[in-house]
Amino acid sequence: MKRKSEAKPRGRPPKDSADSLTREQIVKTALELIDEKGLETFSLRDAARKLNVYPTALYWHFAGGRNAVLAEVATIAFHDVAPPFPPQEDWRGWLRGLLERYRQSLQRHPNIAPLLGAQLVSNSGINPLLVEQILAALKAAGFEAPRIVDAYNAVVAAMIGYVTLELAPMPDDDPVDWAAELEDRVRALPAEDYPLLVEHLDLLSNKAFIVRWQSGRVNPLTGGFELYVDMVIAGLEGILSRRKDGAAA
Amino acid sequence: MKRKSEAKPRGRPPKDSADSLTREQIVKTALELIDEKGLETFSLRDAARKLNVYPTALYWHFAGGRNAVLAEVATIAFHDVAPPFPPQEDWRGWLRGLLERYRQSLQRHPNIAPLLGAQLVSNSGINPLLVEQILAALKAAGFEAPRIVDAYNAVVAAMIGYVTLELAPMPDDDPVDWAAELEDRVRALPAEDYPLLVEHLDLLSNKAFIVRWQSGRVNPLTGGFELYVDMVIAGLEGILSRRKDGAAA
DNA sequence: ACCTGAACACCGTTCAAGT
DNA sequence: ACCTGAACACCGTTCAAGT
Repeated sequence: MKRKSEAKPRGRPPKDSADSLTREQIVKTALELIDEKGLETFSLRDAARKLNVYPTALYWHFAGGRNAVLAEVATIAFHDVAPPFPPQEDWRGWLRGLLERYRQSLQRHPNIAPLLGAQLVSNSGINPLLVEQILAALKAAGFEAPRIVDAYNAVVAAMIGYVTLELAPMPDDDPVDWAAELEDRVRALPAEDYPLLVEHLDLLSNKAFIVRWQSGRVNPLTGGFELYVDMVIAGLEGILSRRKDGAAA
Repeated sequence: MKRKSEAKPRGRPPKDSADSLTREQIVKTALELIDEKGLETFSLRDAARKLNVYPTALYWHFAGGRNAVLAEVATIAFHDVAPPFPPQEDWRGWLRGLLERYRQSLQRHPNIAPLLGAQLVSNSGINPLLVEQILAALKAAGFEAPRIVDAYNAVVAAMIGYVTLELAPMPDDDPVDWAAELEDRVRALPAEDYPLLVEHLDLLSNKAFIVRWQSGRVNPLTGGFELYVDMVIAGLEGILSRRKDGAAA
């Protein structure tokens, strides 16, 4: 069946065994390529090569072109984030689980993080059930009619925010030189001007935002994430209890 | 002074009056182009055209190419974020001010948000003074040696997270159709499956993450941001007081 | 319906050559 | 030192044509 007539990837792509291209195949190989090489490097033409079709063939299945494919790719990453049950027992535990699951899902496909955190296209792919569940959790927590929307926005931003930053990709051209140069600059900071920074340099180096030269993909910032989750939940509790006490905002 | 000899942008770029190209000029026009047309659309060749030089001329000033230019562009946005004074009076007020100033700075250059929130290149541009100040604030709040790093990471993620998501750009090809389609899908959601979502639909529509079809650039989500800031500060307070009370973590 | 094939208008970047 | 100029190896997308 497979008539592989000399690997000549630049010439004409020979039709393989598979009967016909599907949307699922396209999205799948797109995600594979993104996982391998990153989001910026990903191209429709690469995907087409891998699928043994002409680039223009993809436009029949995705009239929206590249962005349409990426929107569907974003959907995949959200498959397992959708929380299992309505939060009847404890909104705190449910919320903590949500943030942790989101991070775990993105850790499986870290190169997709910029898509969800910094592009509106991803919205199209997100399950509305997630919205519903978060609203339910916040209602259970005690938020009401107009303010629950603000709380919702705060929670969604919290869910996506840390992970987006943590998994931000390094520059794709010369990551090695870039890392070395940045590290040198940090190590050369004078203690007079930056006393705390220099004092905690070993704790901070490559383990703290801004003062790091590796992506969270290879170098996760887990301690910070755990405190962050505690902070979010304790923060919502604080806001709610202040309301109950009747303290003016 | 300005000898504008017929706008002929595609042909040979005539040398203008200015003596010689500088790094500052390049970064400035790069930021202008990004402000106008967005980050994805920005190209070195466009910048070169606007500067009346050949694209390759930019490589003499920025050997790192496009990424090097973007790193410097990111620096600009951080000029006014550096907080004015060491936090001696109240770490709460200082932190609130920091988050607000960060948002305001980015609102002036919203198209740069993905750069700071979802790309490590931006690190190179950030003032280490910012790191020092945040550490000082957290120390004043009561955080100590190893844990202060976690708190630092949580705070930086909080500072950048909301704004990155809020200012995420829409798809650049067909924003109108995309928005219309998304809105229709949201309005068609069945109330049986999404009771809370449908109940609060008017409050949520285009005013909440995921359920929106405009970028925060034209449609800011301010209420959510304010609650978010309260949440962050109350959360840190909660974590600190728990420590003092001696409750096991 | 589903894909080929050619073509258009772009990119970033390298390298040599000019002055 | 600073820039031109040509060239390389790519892109996404449109549009006609095949089957």
